[in-house]
Amino acid sequence: MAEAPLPQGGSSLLFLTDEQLRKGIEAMFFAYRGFTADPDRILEGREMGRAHHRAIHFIHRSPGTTVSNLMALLGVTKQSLNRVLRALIAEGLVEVRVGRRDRRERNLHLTPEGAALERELSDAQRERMRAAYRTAGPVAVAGFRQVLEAMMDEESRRQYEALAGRGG
Amino acid sequence: MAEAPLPQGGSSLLFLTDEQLRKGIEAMFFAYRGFTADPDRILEGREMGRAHHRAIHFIHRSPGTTVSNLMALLGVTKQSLNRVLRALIAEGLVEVRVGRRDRRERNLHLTPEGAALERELSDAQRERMRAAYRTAGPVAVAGFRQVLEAMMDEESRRQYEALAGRGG
DNA sequence: TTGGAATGTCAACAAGGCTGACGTATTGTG
DNA sequence: CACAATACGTCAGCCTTGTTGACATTCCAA
Repeated sequence: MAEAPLPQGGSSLLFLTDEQLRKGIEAMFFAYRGFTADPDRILEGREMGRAHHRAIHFIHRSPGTTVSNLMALLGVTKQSLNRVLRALIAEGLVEVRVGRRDRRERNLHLTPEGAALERELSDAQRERMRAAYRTAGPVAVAGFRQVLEAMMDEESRRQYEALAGRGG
Repeated sequence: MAEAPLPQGGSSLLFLTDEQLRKGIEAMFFAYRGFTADPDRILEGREMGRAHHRAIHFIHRSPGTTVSNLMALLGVTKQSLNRVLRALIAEGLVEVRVGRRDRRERNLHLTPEGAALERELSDAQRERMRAAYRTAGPVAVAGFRQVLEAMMDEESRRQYEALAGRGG
């Protein structure tokens, strides 16, 4: 592997030591726990879990999305996704419409009840995010996003960017 | 809460918009998938999963730790942890010693085989982390860590800092 | 010494992943 | 038109990893 020329005689590479990397790994672990804590708590009482939250989030983000699209986004099988969707439909949170152009497809939408739950969940998660962002400041936030994006798989990054392009 | 004086008349608060927060949430989701992908792949063949990885990581980090300590660190019940430990012990990856002062306690250590697996797992995870860090650069990395730390629960932050204080 | 608290083990169950197989519409193609 | 491919749903069965309940052991303090 060819190394890029080092600024300041290489001392700036201290942030790549195993020790620093290990800290980053542990920070991801503990932070992700906090990241999911609030929605988990909200869904606990409703006989639903993280899987339902993810489905709701992406249906909200991409109204009218199809089952296979959602499948790819969540990285789960259709059988697994189907179980979750069946529950959401039974609870009246998600509505299914037969595709207009291709009637094999099923377009997924949140019902008003589903949208209300989505708002409750994302409000909670955004509130924690906002607090963290405010504490860390804009420069830190930019770095946060850069590192996360560099950590994604190719496939995930494409999906992430496709979503990001849509809403902002 | 008292706000620090804003540079540039408050326009810097644009990084706290719902849109920016949502991007951060989605970045966490996709990045965490990448974060766990490599160890998951390695463990796949060995009839083990993410739970085993986490246990191995923290036993490596805190040799001689007890079951209840590990329990608190991982945020799971002792019964859940016990199943994982039983498998690791059966595979000869973890060694259990009865506590010297308190014989109710079990002190956990990695065997040489366990340490070898730990190295394989953490090498893979560190490699991805290193690539991400290198791409993003030291300033971004500092921000990344700041935001993650601010996102943790109180309890998690204490645990994270206790670990960090030990090794670095 | 005895009862409560702490520590850890075993058993059984649930959520939510997975694969495989199959049925049914619907679409597109030779 | 016939037929293959696509999109989706479902059933059955398995695995991992969480949960609670019940219980054994050990320590400590009244």
